[in-house]
Formats: sequence, C-alpha cells, structure tokens
Amino acid sequence: MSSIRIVLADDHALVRAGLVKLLESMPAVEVVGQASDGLQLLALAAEHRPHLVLVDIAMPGLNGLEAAARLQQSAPDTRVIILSMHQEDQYVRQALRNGARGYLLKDSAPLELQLAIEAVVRGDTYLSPVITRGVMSDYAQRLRNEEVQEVPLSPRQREVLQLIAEGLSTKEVAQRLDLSVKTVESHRTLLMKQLDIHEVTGLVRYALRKGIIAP
Amino acid sequence: MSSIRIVLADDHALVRAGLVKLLESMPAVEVVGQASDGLQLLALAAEHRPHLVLVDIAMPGLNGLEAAARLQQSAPDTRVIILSMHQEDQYVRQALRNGARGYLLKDSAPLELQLAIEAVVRGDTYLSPVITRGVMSDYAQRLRNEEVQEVPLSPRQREVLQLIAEGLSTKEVAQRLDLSVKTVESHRTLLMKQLDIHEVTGLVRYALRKGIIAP
DNA sequence: GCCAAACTCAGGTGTCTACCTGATTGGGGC
DNA sequence: GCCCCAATCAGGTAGACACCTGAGTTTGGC
Repeated sequence: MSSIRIVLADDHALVRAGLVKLLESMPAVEVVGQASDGLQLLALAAEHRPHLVLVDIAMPGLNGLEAAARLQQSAPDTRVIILSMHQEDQYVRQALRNGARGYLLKDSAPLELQLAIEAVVRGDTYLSPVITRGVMSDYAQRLRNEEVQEVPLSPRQREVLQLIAEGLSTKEVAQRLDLSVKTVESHRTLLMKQLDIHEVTGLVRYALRKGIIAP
Repeated sequence: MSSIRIVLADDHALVRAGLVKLLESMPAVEVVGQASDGLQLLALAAEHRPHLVLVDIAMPGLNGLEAAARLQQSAPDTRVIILSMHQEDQYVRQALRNGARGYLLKDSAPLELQLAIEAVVRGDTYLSPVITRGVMSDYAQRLRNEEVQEVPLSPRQREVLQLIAEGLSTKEVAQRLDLSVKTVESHRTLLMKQLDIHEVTGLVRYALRKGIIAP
C-alpha cells in the first residue's frame, strides 16, 4: 500500500512545521505540500491531487471552511480534515456541510490525528470526541424520546400515516391505496386519537420523529 | 487524580482476560470487577459503583444493551461503553437510546479503547469512527441539503412559518402575533408561493429540514 | 363457533385551508 | 418626489380536515 499524500494548510509557520514533523513521523504518510492560505491550498491541491488535505479554519483570504467547499467542487476525491480551535456546533455543521470528512480540535492528542487520518482515508468520518458529543447529544436525545410510550399502530394505520406525512391529501391517499375517502378518514381519525394528535401537521412531525418518513 | 474504576463484562473468558491486560496497562485505570453475563454485571456495578463499565453486546441472559438500560436506572452515574462486533445503525441507536456513552467495535485499535475511556470519563460520547460515519452520514446529508437554493424569507414570514410548523392554526398564530387572521393568511400564502409548497404539511417538513423548528 | 380487533364505508357538521382579487400604510432606495 | 416592497387587512369560494355516529366484513385467536 502506497503512502497517504497530504497537503497541509495553516497560516502559522511554526504550527505548520510542527504538524509536518508529526505527520512525517507516521508510517505511510507523506506531506507533499504546505500552504499558508486558502488560495494557495487550492493551487497545491490541483497540482498534487493529494489523498487528503489538513486545513486550519483560521486563515487569511480564503478560510478553511470556504476552501473545503471549493475543494469539494474542484477535487471531490480529496478528503478534507478541518483543524480548529473552536468546538462550537456551527463550525462543525458548516464543515460537514462543506464536505469535510473530519473535524479535529487543535488540542487533540497526536494519536487522534493519526486515527482521524486513517479513518478519513478509509472513507469514514472522524470528529473529535468532544465534537461528537455536541452533535450526538441531540441525536441521542431524540432517540431517547422515541422510547417513551410506544403506541402500536396497525400496518394500515402506519401506511396511511406515512402517505399523509409525505404530503398526500386524504383523497390522494385513498386513490393510492384504492380505498374510499371515508375509509382513509377513519384511519386518520383513529390514528390521531391514539396518538393524541389533533392536526395533520402534528402527524407530520410525529412521522418525522419516528423515522417513518425521511426529512 | 485517582484511577478510573472499571467493571468489564464479556461472556468469553479469554477475551475478558485480554481486555483486562489491556486495561491494566493503561495509566490511571483499575479493573475492579469482571462479569460473564448481564445480571452479574448489574450486581457488580451495584457493589463497586465503578466509574465505567465496558460491556459486550452478546451475552447470555441479559445482553449488553439491556444491561445498559438497567444500569441507566440503577446507577445513572456509571458510564457505559458498549463493545460490539456489529456496526449496524440499529445497534448503535439502541445503545445510545439506552444511555450508553460509547460504542466501540471489537476490531478497534487499542489506542481507540483508551481514547474512548478518556472521552467517556470526561463526559463526552465516543463512537468508533466507522460508526460515526453511519450516524454522521445522514446528518451531513441533511446539512448539505440545507445549502441548496436559499429562499430569503422576511422576518415576519419566518415567524409565521415557525408557528404554523409548530402546529398552531391560522387563528392561533393571529392571536399570538396580535394580527388579523387575514394577515396571517396572506403571509402563509406568499410563503407557500415562494417556496412552491402547497400544503401545510409541506411547510412543516420544510421547517424541520431548515431547522426552523426542532423535531 | 364466538369474540375482538382490524378494516371497510356512509352521512353530516363546523372549522380551517388554499387561492383569488383588491386595498391601505409605511419605510428605503434612487 | 416617486417607486417598490413588506406588512397589514377584507370578502369570497371550493375543497380539505376534524370529529361525530353508525354499521358491515374479514381475520385470527381461544
């Protein structure tokens, strides 16, 4: 297996030098370029076609997040790991939105960097554990919410619920299932009674929460 | 700082022994008990009040996921890391739902175990990177979806959209904002025209996708 | 064979939604 | 000063929704 070719971008020379040392100490890793700003990074990435770029968020001109977005366009095969001092959700969200596969805090342990590189090259997503917590917390919260009071729905009810939540009107659901409008209304009414929901909008939110329909 | 007290649960003696060796080689870690099934684990946890339990999913009697749920009840301060051979989303979801703070695949690198322990004791959530990918993928997907074609809504429109999506009727929205029903209808109509949405249910889904309301 | 539950359909009523046209007011930009 | 646009409100209509009562059929379990 050939080595992983990396381009590093950070506007502080000393930080950059330290990271290069760290990266070069890892097996099967080769730093093929260094950039001090976003535009330089894009040029180097176009030139070297690295497997991976390690990008600091705070850079003059084009910052790391914007650079990631542009790289996503110009070199979709190049994986991006964001280095950041910030653990705020908004940065992480923006990073993922812009196609980054990893998000590492600068105070991470060195072995985390190695783990992140391995994971991202493998095709996985790697986030610093403390970042994961932020992202996971509402995910887990939502999952826990699902737990409470399971209301058993009949197959037909579930089917009707799904179609309604997808945006079909009662009439359209009736056509789709080859039923009378009145029958669909019956199902919907019973459904709402059982779930103690009183508007279609509530049904949509319920279906979303339960994963019955995709966002 | 005193050492981290751990109870380990796995039904295979050899695996258990290996893990103990591994754990004991870590600084500031102490294995205070070993269990070969879920019930034994609960008893040991009640006795030793460990900081952390490492639990295999596959165990006779009470499996790891169920044990985690019970521990959540009986010893909420004890953190749980699930060990598993399975990376399927359903197991991970169930684990998080049951209060687990970590989910490690059995083929993880040893240093991952240490990272996981540190993270979980610190209060973070730790998932194996490959697990993170599964969980992250639709999260990231959704975030990317948010990007496409931003429709600029006026503050008032956004306000009305939010209240509608939260399940309020037009009349209720009007009362809440101290407006005429007709005005709210105007906002809603224009909103739907701009977004090319034609049912309230669509508004709800839109608001959910945009993060305007929480699930 | 009987019971319960799910599934099917009907009639009716009041409210809300979706869409239409049309109008007034107030603030910003040029 | 003039124009545009957000914001406000009105009247009207067809259709959808929410809820009600009532009832026939089918299916599976005991």
